[in-house]
Amino acid sequence: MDAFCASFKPRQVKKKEYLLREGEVCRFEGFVTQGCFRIFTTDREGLESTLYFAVEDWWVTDIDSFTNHAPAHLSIQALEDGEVLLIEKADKESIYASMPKVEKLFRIMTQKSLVALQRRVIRNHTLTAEERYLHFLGAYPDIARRLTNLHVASYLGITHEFVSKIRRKLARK
Amino acid sequence: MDAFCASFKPRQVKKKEYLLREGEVCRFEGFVTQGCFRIFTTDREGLESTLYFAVEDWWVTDIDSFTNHAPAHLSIQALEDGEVLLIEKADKESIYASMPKVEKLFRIMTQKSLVALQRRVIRNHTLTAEERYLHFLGAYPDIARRLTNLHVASYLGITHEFVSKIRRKLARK
DNA sequence: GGAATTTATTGAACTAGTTCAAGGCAGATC
DNA sequence: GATCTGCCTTGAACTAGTTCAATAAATTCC
Repeated sequence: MDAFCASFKPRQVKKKEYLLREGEVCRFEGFVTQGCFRIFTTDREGLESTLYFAVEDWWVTDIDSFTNHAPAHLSIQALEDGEVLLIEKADKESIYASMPKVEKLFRIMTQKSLVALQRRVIRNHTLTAEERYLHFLGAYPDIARRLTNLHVASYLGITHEFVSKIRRKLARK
Repeated sequence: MDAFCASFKPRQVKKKEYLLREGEVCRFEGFVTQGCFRIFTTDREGLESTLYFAVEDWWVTDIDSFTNHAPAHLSIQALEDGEVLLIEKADKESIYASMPKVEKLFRIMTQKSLVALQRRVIRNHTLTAEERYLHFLGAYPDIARRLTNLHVASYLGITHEFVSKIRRKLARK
């Protein structure tokens, strides 16, 4: 356990600072101890689409880039001042080799992320924007409070103007 | 390797047969050796939404239900006569325990599924229905050929009428 | 503390995709 | 060979969500 923890190096980040930019190779996997991050992509028209937000106790990385040394499709930006614990690929590999339980742990974590994402795909297909907005507030009230409408909109896949209209409608009830 | 393979039991399935129905506990993980399957959910209004299709060499399961013995959110149905190799949870656990390389293999497979699903979420946010339709045809031409418009529509999250309109538009070009 | 920038709200005009209903075609079934 | 069932197509009317533009409110910055 000590050996495992010793592989992580803390890094302080300022609001708006990028941990990773699209196109770079992602050389770390990060555990958030403080702050709030957005993990997103930018398409050719410059439109941003948020994959997820990470707050305390969440992980941040572009797994594909990290495991395959490929240019990242994702960017990771701090929305607040914060701190992450970073582990490098070589260290992670050697931990996997010496501690199979850690590999099991990460397999299970990845599986949970997969299930969560499967449900999100289904929600995107079956729910209206308003229902998805309410689901997001219900599922992550603590995160939602820390975000602007702009970020919520790019997570839900709608415009921020429409988020505004949804809020007005809900407020009138 | 032999021990690993011996844990899988073949099962023949007829077209339209269900391997799993929403609400049941999923007691297997299946490897498709022949045929084509749809993995989908049904919402309260009876609208079906397809999570993915599995053909030869793909896996079928409701991971969440399988790993946690929880009622499945997903149904799995054969779209053609086919065959799957099924493994049960106890056998899989004992393989994980005795063969760490298999656990690594499944971790990597799960990671790849996660990356694929992340990209799908992004595509759903940034592409139009027509662009998603074309992407699907380009990415899985062999699968697309075996499906009805109805199934493609429920994968893309649009109506089958609209798939029809997209096709007409593309044909006129 | 005020200027500058970013974010939120609102409305009017628009469009991508839906809904409903009808008709045509093809393959299975007897 | 007729009938049935499921699938595909089409059109007209509709709606959820967008776009654009303008204004208000809140934060950031010096």
